Amino acid sequence: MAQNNLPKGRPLDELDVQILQLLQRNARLTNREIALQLGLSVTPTYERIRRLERLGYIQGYVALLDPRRIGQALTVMATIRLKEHSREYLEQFVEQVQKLPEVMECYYVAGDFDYILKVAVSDMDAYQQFLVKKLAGLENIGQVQSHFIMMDIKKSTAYPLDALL
Amino acid sequence: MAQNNLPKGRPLDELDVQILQLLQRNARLTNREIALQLGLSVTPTYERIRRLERLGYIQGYVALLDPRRIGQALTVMATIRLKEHSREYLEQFVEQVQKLPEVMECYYVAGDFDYILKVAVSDMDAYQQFLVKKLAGLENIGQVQSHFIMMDIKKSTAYPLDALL
DNA sequence: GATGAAATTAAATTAAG
DNA sequence: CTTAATTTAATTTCATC
Repeated sequence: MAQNNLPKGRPLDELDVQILQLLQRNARLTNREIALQLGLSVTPTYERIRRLERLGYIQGYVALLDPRRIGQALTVMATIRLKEHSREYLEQFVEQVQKLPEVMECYYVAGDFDYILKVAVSDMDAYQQFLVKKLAGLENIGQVQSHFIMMDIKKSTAYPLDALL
Repeated sequence: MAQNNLPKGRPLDELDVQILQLLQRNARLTNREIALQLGLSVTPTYERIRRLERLGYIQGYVALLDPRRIGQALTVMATIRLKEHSREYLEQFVEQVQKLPEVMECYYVAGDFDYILKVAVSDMDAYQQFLVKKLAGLENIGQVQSHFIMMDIKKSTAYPLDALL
């Protein structure tokens, strides 16, 4: 009998983690290439990947674009404080911010402000428009602080999985 | 002469932008599926995608993982102020921070602090360790403020390309 | 020159042992 | 798990507009 069949609730084994590490960096590796690196054959590799997808470890596959090439050269981290923190206001804010295409990420955080937004726009002018016409237009917005990104020091979508090995 | 061959410096045409939008959301669409949505046949679709890759519009393809499933349930946005801003110190900080696997993103920003880091760890204890043993150990660190993410309101790797259409 | 149909090659997926 | 068969997609070729 096999002892490498991964039951639903169990932690991942080393081969699974290796697969995740590889696919986090390059999702276009073929099953054959991945199998080679794992020292497995193609079929078990293929089945492990499908299981990782099915169980939700892998949420999806995306293409990453170069923001400068597509005219989204300016990224801004905006911190927001709301005026009031009633449930109703919080839900309203969430709903509205999800609709704004310029907002790529939005996190509700603990600390001296309520939300952190990552906003992608073409230039300072577009950000100004975003701020005045969209963000400031939302109800219940208190202070907004804008932090313009001057340089990307590190930018990765890959989680560190070393701890799992 | 052709006017749909995309020279290096020229802006993208509408079909290119549509391709980028589709692949930003789902990189596993087949050429056939993309072609169908564009109203093209497979060959020109295929060639456009390869050109977008070659010219650097598409930087790569990655799998996105569910952080909770892989035991990276805690994400922290840390803002950092350095003590000194000499060229030497800045370069040293950059070099060291790039080596830390917990740091998924690091931006040099304008404003009342110098860097924003996105740090992924398993739990509060691991963050504590990271802070004390790694971040605080770097030379030249001034104040660090940690903002613990309570909820992901929106989280996307897709840039808004509506402006290009 | 770009296009789409068809041929080829390679990969994904399934089936059998 | 492995190997082999099958299906599907990627890639190339080519005749055509």
